[in-house]
Amino acid sequence: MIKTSHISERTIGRLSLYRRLLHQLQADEKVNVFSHEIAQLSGVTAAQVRRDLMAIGYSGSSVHGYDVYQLNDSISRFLDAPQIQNVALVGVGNLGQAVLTYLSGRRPKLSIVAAFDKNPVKVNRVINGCRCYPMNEFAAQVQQQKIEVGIIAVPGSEAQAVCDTMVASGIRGIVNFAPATLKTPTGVHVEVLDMAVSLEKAAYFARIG
Amino acid sequence: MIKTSHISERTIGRLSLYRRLLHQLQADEKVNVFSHEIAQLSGVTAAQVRRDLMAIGYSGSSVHGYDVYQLNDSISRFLDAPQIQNVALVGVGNLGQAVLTYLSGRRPKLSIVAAFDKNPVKVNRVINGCRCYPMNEFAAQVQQQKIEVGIIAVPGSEAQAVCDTMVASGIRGIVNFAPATLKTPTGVHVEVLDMAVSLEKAAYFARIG
DNA sequence: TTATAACTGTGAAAAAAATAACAGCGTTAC
DNA sequence: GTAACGCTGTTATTTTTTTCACAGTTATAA
Ligand SMILES: NC(=O)c1ccc[n+]([C@@H]2O[C@H](COP(=O)([O-])OP(=O)(O)OC[C@H]3O[C@@H](n4cnc5c(N)ncnc54)[C@H](O)[C@@H]3O)[C@@H](O)[C@H]2O)c1
Ligand SMILES: NC(=O)c1ccc[n+]([C@@H]2O[C@H](COP(=O)([O-])OP(=O)(O)OC[C@H]3O[C@@H](n4cnc5c(N)ncnc54)[C@H](O)[C@@H]3O)[C@@H](O)[C@H]2O)c1
Repeated sequence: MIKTSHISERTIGRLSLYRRLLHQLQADEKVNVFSHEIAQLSGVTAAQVRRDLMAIGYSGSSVHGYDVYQLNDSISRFLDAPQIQNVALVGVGNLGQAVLTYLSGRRPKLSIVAAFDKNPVKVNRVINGCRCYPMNEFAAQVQQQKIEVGIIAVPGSEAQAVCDTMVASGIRGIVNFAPATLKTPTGVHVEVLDMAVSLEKAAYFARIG
Repeated sequence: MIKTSHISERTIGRLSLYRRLLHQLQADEKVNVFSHEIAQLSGVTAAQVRRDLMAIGYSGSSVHGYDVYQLNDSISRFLDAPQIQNVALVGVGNLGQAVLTYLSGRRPKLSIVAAFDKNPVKVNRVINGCRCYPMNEFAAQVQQQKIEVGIIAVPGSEAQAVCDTMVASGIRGIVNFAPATLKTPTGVHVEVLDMAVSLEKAAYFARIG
């Protein structure tokens, strides 16, 4: 039986945050860091930080706190796949192109290796160093390039269909920008980035506090 | 003493989701809807839906469920300000322009009435029907146009400074796209839309399940 | 050496969120 | 008329997440 010491989604998100911050600290040549410093920089409590780090089994010292380099490394070993994970983007519109630009060459371990669109005008061009394929080549490219993660940036009305294509092609991690609730079989994870909802929340709390 | 029957952030987010879905149902001329239908469409449980609706004090009927129009209306009265809430966007780059296009004319109650950038090339032009101002006019425009919500789409290194400007100008609801944890005084709400974190989470769960 | 100090790791407690459970209620079927 | 049905509103329960609190640890200083 595999010991799946379950780590919550929340914790994964925070670990990603901590890592980004540690990267910055490393650039600043900081060698050690305390839980309360990480907490301060990431907007959580020190206890939360310690608990999250406990989850990945990294131990610090009571005097020097955590070694920035080692902690960074530990989180990376935990979060990242041993090899590169390839990503596909579907929907090369306004947002899709911004995302392509943004991610282009930024993360070594997670790179968008193929874009897809149903619009023939966009297809078979290279945009920000990324080739744009027609949708009917989706499954083949996913298999060929071992793509594991999908980003959906098509209109809401098309999102479920695109999602289904992704799932059918074996993708099990999806980032969804479209204003649509996707239905997926268990085992497929969807990260929701819903701007409309976020804006409404911000507006609500701007009023209510 | 004001009876602030506290409604959780989570619930606010779901209400926004339900409303979007009800809007669609209305377009489909559906008159009534049951909690389990809303649940199904929004990916939560029926009990959760009923609990959320309880929070805003809307009651349905045990036979016909909820009246689509009325529920929509109830949620809107709860979520929306009585009058329009104006929004400012800071950072008219790739993402900022996509956001401008996306929101342009889409929501009557929440419209971006001003964009800001520090790049002189972008300033004093109209982009998607929205005027782009230089940053030094920020406070004045916020006051003049009664802007209550801000969207941050500048590089991470600039985000805190922009945030501080927003807070100083009286903005109390912020949507942040930058990969930075913002520090704000209590009473200011920040909605985080962190693509880097979401992508890493999706990649992690694509592997781990 | 021994006290002091500041931190970590973690069990225990608290808080928050989600789920389950069910009484009550119109409607329909008979 | 009344029994059965399928839903809501809400209370109770469970689960998840966060925070608290403190024993244990290691450097430092007296
Ligand atoms: N633009 C933004 O800033 C923004 C912000 C938040 C959310 N969104 C959401 O992101 C999505 C994309 O927004 P956008 O502004 O880039 O829209 P867009 O219209 O500019 O681009 C959509 C692209 O998807 C392509 N497409 C449509 N259906 C497709 C399909 N079935 N298969 C493959 N490609 C398809 C279109 O050809 C087009 O290139 C939308 O769901 C939108 O609601 C956008
Ligand atoms: N492009 C994307 O798809 C994407 C996705 C996720 C997150 N982000 C984040 O969103 C932010 C914007 O991304 P982008 O791709 O649009 O970048 P960009 O470089 O294209 O645009 C940034 C804009 O902000 C302006 N700017 C910089 N500093 C400023 C300041 N202090 N005040 C006012 N304006 C300022 C610049 O002049 C530029 O126009 C970044 O933080 C990025 O990490 C972008």
